[in-house]
Amino acid sequence: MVGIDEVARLAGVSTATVSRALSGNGHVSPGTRLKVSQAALDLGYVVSSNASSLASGRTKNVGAVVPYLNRWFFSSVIEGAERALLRHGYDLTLYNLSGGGDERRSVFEHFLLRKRVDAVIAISLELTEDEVSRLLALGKPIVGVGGPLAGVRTLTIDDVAVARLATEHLLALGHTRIAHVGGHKEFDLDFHIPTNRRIGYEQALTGAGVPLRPELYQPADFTIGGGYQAAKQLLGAPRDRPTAIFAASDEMAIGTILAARDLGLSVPHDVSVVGIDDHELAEFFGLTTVAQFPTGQGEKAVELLMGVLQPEEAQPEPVNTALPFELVVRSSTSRPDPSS
Amino acid sequence: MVGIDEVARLAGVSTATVSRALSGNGHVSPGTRLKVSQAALDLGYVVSSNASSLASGRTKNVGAVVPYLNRWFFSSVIEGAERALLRHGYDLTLYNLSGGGDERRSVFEHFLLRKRVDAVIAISLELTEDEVSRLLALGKPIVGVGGPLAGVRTLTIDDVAVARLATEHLLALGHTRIAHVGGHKEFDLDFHIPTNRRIGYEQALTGAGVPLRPELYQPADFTIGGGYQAAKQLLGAPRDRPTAIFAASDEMAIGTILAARDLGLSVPHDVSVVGIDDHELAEFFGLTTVAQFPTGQGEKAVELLMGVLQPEEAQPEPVNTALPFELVVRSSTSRPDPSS
DNA sequence: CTGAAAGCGCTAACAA
DNA sequence: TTGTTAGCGCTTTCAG
Repeated sequence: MVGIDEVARLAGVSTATVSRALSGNGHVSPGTRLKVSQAALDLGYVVSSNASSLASGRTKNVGAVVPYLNRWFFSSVIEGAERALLRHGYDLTLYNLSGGGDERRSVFEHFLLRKRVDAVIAISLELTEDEVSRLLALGKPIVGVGGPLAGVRTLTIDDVAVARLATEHLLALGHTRIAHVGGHKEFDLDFHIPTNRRIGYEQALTGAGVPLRPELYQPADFTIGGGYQAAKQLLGAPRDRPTAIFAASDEMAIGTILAARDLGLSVPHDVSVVGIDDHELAEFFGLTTVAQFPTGQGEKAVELLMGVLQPEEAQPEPVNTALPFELVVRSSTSRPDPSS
Repeated sequence: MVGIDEVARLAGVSTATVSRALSGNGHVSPGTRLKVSQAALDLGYVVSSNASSLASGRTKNVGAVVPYLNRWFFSSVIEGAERALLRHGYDLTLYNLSGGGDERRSVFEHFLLRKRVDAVIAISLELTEDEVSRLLALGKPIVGVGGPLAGVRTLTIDDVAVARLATEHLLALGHTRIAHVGGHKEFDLDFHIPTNRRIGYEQALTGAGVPLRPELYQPADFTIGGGYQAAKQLLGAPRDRPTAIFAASDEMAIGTILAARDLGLSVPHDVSVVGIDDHELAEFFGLTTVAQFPTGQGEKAVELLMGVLQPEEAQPEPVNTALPFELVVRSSTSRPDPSS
């Protein structure tokens, strides 16, 4: 293992100069810098991140905490974050909480506190006040993705506005019997996403003077299978079948499309379907949806963090940044069939 | 930040004893151990992993390198590995190569060599000899998942046997016009998975005395959309339509089911479909498949690594471990319709 | 079984 | 701009 002193010897300078030349901290003359980098290259020298971290207090590593890894949204955010971190010369250490409550405690108690990370990205995770304050007390900045977090810089989409947009798209096409496949209460724990999306749906209807009808609401579990079941309930109604369904996620919307097909209904002729996400499968199913951009969210989270970790220019970022979203119209929505 | 010396003072012992008591390396009397752990608990002490790594040479961190994160198989393997590592007190640092060739070099040149990881798990990645030998020269064990790797301990499923099993299931049901949706050549680069699965398919047919027919083969890209296209080609044939399709992945099999439906064919009555993976969507679609167990693969990779990193008892593991697989019969396969 | 002390490899004052 | 040097917080011989 070639160390910094070998490089120093080969370049004919001191180890301090090597450190400065390679890290970019402190002034080094261009000539020396060149000599040093050449020597480092020749020897295949790579800094020991441990020694560096110990001496400097910076680890060049951030921890990303997710509730699940195995779902499109989370893995996309991580993918975006990882790519952005790599560009900045940072590593990403992954903490997946899907194992259960005990794992969560262990992650916070031991892993994140081991001085191994400079910062934490919490994805769709409602950290407790205790968790937040302990991290902040250690001087580790936190960025939350997917929901507002007290005392933490966060990135969120405006779920109410997103749902309103989706619903208004259906209203604008002329639908009035618009059903909603939402999320079960248990998915409301972190950030009330199902509730907010339902509120947006209701706002849109009310704004258009369309009365709310409780029988046009069905909760599900954010999966294709769950959406399928919920949609069957909705579409199986013997009378006043909805002409359009707004699902709170693309996976549930896809389940809805499949349910419609199985009932012999054609999409969008008999029923229009709109989702939220722009999931990787949305295009295949021709699903109209409101896109959010998870890899972009991951990247943005990293940029926020870098602003704090490398405060070259003080950027007083707002506490909660609203993320972009966009209606993507495909073939699952159309005007309602006038004969129905 | 409370350090080891504070703990030592509170417990009335030396820092060396604290280190020994907390790490379990070296003998400490039960009484002392108790005093020390209590003191550590009281003070909320957590070791600095950097200082520890620097002094000991062990990082308690492993790097996992994946070509994509955003796909069911990879994220499942990672999830399994992460959980297993957590149990052993290790962290997982993620390196995602989906960005392109340049990223790959940068990961190997800088990140993995920074002395930040004790070992590497390479998932479905054909490392070059140079990459392997550099890692090994640094004393970092490697475990490969998903394909054999020269000089590396690997975990693989026997793709030929898996494909044979799937095909034999169809043969046993009485099918003879069995088509295969395989993988494009470009997916053959890492480990020849498409080729091996095709070989298994052909072995099964040949073994049953069924002649191979080139028109019953269609390559695709391992996605639902790709499987859909390929299956349409196969099922749209005006005569001698296959009565069964074996797809080299569940996603392609699901595409096949959807294609059949769109052509007005019923599964399994008109056409049986079998895949490989036991993807999370397989159950919803009633897909018969050969399950591989990616989270188990991740866990197993970790166990192998721990055997090398903590060689309590020398376990001469074989170089390439075959992984379990299992036929899961659902509702997408049945006997062929005698009238067809 | 426990303590003293020498580093692990690098960074950051401080001087020059 | 560069060199000298004192740690960063822990582990691990080596003694006792």
